[in-house]
Amino acid sequence: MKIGDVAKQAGLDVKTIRYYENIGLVDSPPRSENGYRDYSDRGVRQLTFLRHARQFGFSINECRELLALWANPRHRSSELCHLVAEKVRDIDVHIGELKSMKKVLTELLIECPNDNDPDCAIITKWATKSER
Amino acid sequence: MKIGDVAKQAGLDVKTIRYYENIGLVDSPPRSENGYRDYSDRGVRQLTFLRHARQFGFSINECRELLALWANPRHRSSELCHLVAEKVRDIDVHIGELKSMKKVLTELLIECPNDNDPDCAIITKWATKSER
DNA sequence: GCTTGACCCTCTAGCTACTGTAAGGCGTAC
DNA sequence: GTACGCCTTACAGTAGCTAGAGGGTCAAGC
Repeated sequence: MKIGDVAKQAGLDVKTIRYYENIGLVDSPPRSENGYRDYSDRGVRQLTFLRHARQFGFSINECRELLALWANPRHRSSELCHLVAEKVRDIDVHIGELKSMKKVLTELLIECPNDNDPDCAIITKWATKSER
Repeated sequence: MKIGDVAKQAGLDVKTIRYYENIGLVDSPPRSENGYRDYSDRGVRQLTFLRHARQFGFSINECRELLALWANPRHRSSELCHLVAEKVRDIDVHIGELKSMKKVLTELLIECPNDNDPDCAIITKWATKSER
């Protein structure tokens, strides 16, 4: 299968697939006579797996770990579950940060006159050292 | 005031301050005889403002807009409020995305045996085309 | 007078995860 | 034969810093 078809199947951009190959994230597929990449089913599955992992917030380096487990027929389910559980915790932390950002900004908006005057709580508060 | 002191006051790294100057985000301060940057109170306030804006998720380019308003004595409070309100909406969208990621991952964890077996819902699901 | 250490300076390269562009070759349909 | 889409490589650019090289400045202590 050629790279364009793989891209459609896996839901990735052609450029992205070549990039993943370049950085050694996925195996280089064999080439046909004309030099085109010729993907096996396994290659397509690998890239599809990758798309999902990236979509769920795993970094390229985390994906390397995931792919290593994926490729190892003796991997244990708990290893993968562990990595996924960790990612869920990361996401929770991130959500918490965003929520507190939102809270502070919302409070500022309430204090602000929101009119034609130049006076603005945001301007004055942010220009001084305070934490909010 | 020298850059190191400014860094402490504004809560930024020395390197970051020089970087902001390099990309034209903040004004270049005058230099003392020995070539050191010599910051005015206004410069310190500008950088402190920036730290807050960055902390609350405004991109460098958004910060350019914010700083332009900040520097303009005839700015209207509503202009700044508008940008902040927009940012709050961005944050909300981001939180929503993270929550849906978390949901899918959590459901996968429940389905997974989490034991010593190589069978794993994550492995098989992610290697196929489906959206989850 | 000399050393030490904490500052300051510029410049370059690296990070993540792509995306865009240039310049060209291949494959097929009209 | 030519138009068009797909394929190839290679290099540059994006955001927002961060690290490092290689050097200058300044004040204190011996």
